[in-house]
Amino acid sequence: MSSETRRELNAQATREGIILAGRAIFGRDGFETAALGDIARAAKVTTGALYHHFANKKDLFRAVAEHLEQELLLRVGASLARESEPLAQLRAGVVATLDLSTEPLIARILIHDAPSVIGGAEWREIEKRYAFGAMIGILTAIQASGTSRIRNPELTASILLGALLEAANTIVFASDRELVLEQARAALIDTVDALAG
Amino acid sequence: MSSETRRELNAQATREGIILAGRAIFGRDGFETAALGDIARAAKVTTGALYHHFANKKDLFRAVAEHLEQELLLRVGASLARESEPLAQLRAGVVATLDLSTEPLIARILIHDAPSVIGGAEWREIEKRYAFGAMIGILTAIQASGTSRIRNPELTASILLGALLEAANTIVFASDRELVLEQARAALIDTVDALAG
DNA sequence: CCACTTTACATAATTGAATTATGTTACATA
DNA sequence: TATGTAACATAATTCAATTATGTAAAGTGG
Repeated sequence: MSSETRRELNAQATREGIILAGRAIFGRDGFETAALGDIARAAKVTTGALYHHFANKKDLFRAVAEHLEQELLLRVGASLARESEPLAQLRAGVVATLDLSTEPLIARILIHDAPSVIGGAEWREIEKRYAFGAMIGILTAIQASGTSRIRNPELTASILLGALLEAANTIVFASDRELVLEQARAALIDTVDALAG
Repeated sequence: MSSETRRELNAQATREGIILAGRAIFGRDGFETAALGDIARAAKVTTGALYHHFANKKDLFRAVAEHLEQELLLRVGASLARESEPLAQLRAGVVATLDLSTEPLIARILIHDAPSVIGGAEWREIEKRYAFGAMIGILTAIQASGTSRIRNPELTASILLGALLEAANTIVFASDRELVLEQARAALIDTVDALAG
């Protein structure tokens, strides 16, 4: 596929190292507080190298966010694979995403910062290529089966995603996280059934 | 109530002028792009005056956001006043909030920027003092009537709010806004009934 | 294997907006 | 009317993002 020359391999490695370092620093400090100097130092390169690989801070953040989205898609996909019926897959996917959304790195980077840093329209397009896109796919399949009230799969997916992200946010700040998590799972399953059942 | 001296009246007026200007500039440019110099110029003061009244950019933004939240609460409250049953009030409030959330100023400042600029925990506390708090109140009333499946009013409010905010976001970027708005209203009423009915 | 070009990366300079420090003037209070 | 104080203006500072420039290792063509 790609030429795989020594130079390109090295470059790819430092690029990935910068993304990994960005993931850690952005996750710990948040986008605005995080300093590119810190990220460069953590990746053991200079800011010059960083700017060779990424146009600017936001561009690096986007790469980090996409990296996390990929990982999220894989992990949610694993929970999904156990189900065969689309509606069961949807329920499983929503619950799995809820669980992962309380992890600090995902909460901070994907939920808290990404929408405002990358911007509504562009971030939405990115999400469509990962877990959010998968959810639209499942909803479209359910719609095609003709047995549900779904009219607009993308809208339904948005509503479900918004519901679960805010639920995750509530869980994160709750004192009795386990209890609220359990309540949220139940409420989200009810919501799925109401909108797609 | 307050001494109302001439000085204090003037100061209060410029303070409000700065908030009004901030509302316009933050609404147009977004938090990070907006320049305090522009806001000061629009308010016909210098940045010195601005820093006399607000600790920093974020502090001014918080004041602007609260100003908008107050207005939102009043406008939603007006729609709500027509209903007497709590469940009907909830439906009306959710739909009214959905409609208002597609307005550019509200979408940009309250939905897009405020959560990330002010920060999850603090922003949540502020919201509780306005429309979000009112929603929790209605849900608590419904719960008290004993006829619903509500277990955790704050969690339920979060889920409903998240659902309607993402729906608003989808509407804003949709090509056929009117159609999607109508679909969203229906879907959100279904969600309300599923969670609080 | 030797000139020559690329390009990954380092180092050094610039910028621009937020913040801080320091006046200055108008109002209040005695 | 003197004098303190708070509202606001002007000037200086800072600090991280970005940009400009330098260097050396790796590829390439002859």
